[in-house]
Amino acid sequence: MSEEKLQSRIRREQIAEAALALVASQGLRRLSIAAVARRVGLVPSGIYRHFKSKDEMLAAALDLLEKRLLDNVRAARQKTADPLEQLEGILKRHVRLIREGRAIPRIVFSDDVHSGHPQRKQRAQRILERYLEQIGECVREGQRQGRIRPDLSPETVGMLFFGLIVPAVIRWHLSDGGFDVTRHAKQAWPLFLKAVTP
Amino acid sequence: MSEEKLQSRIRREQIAEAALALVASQGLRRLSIAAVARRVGLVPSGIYRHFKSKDEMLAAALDLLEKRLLDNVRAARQKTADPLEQLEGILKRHVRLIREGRAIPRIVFSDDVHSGHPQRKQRAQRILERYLEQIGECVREGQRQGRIRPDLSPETVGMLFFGLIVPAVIRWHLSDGGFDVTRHAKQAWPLFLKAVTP
DNA sequence: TGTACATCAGTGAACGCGCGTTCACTGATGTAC
DNA sequence: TGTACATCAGTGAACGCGCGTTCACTGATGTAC
Repeated sequence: MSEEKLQSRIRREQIAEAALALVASQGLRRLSIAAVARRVGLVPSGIYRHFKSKDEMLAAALDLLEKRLLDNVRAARQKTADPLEQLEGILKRHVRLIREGRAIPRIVFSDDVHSGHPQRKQRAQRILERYLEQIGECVREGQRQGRIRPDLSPETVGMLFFGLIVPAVIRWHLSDGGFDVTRHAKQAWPLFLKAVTP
Repeated sequence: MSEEKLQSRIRREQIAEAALALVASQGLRRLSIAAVARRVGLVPSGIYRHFKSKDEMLAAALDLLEKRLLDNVRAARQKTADPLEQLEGILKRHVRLIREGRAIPRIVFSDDVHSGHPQRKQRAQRILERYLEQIGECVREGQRQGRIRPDLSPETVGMLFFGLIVPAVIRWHLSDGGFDVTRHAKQAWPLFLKAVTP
């Protein structure tokens, strides 16, 4: 263990990041104070200089997760004015994230992260809702421009879009990366388009 | 604790069922030998008369899960000769299962059940693949009958179908049953049809 | 520029709880005679 | 039909491990004088 001292704010971020990475790569079950400490080069009790409890640490990790997920969506939306292209961009970015092993979405979907803890569950729910809200806005914009069928509820379309990603994440994860997410996205995207365009 | 004696085979099933129910309703984190024992009216150590370890017990629960999931699919397929109706039937049954609180699919998708244990992960993968295989057969039959676009890969269509269910399960679960799965299925199904029919 | 002091990130030993697991024992059930 | 015995599901006490958490202590860093 290095005895190097770091400023508190920097350490907090570092720890939250390490926790997030651990959950993303191994699931919440493997998330222990000891594992996080090891990852940032501290002794387990050292974590408590920066977080009151494991729970608080996890909360910080979820904050980070939300930020990354929504930044990702916002970045994709700013790249083009065409809502359909925006959605396609979001899909591509998610695929990239998955393939890089940083299966961020996996966490939000995992009933593991929130099972039991009502607050954590609510937190995950809010993240998911904000995400779907963003998708919904793309859809509404698409409807305004006449590129998406006006008779569809944006929420349903959002869920359908979500449905392009989640099953792929699951299979990718179960197959230890053997499932070809990119290929799936390429084949599923036109189907999505056919379903939602006039 | 009742001291009533039961035949070993019956107890095994009873225990596996209790374990499955517990995982389905509370997630794997809440699955403890003690909780299962309580549910079947035994003392914790009593479980060990019927299973060598917690792991073996979980394996039995997964066997049960697979059986139920596939029985469900088979039953839906036998009800009609029309492949599209078969798929719609499967969807409806899943919705019913979810709404009854017995969110079976949730388990297969949960990275929690397998995270770490390679065998368990493989087991979950096999279950999912068998499930998708069944869906794939529906699709192929539909293509033979000209009801589904012949240019689509059955696997992709299967994943799309899977994508109708999973996100709904997630939202339903995160919202503690507040999300209207039935309504979502009703609205999403025609979109699926539009995507895959000629 | 050098010294004294306060601050605080990091350490390591220790504790306690939950939980899976073991084991010697019990007592109900079914079978052999 | 009744008695002796084997079988085996169920019990409860005890153990040990992992892990979150506490706490007194250390020693590096920055500031005041």
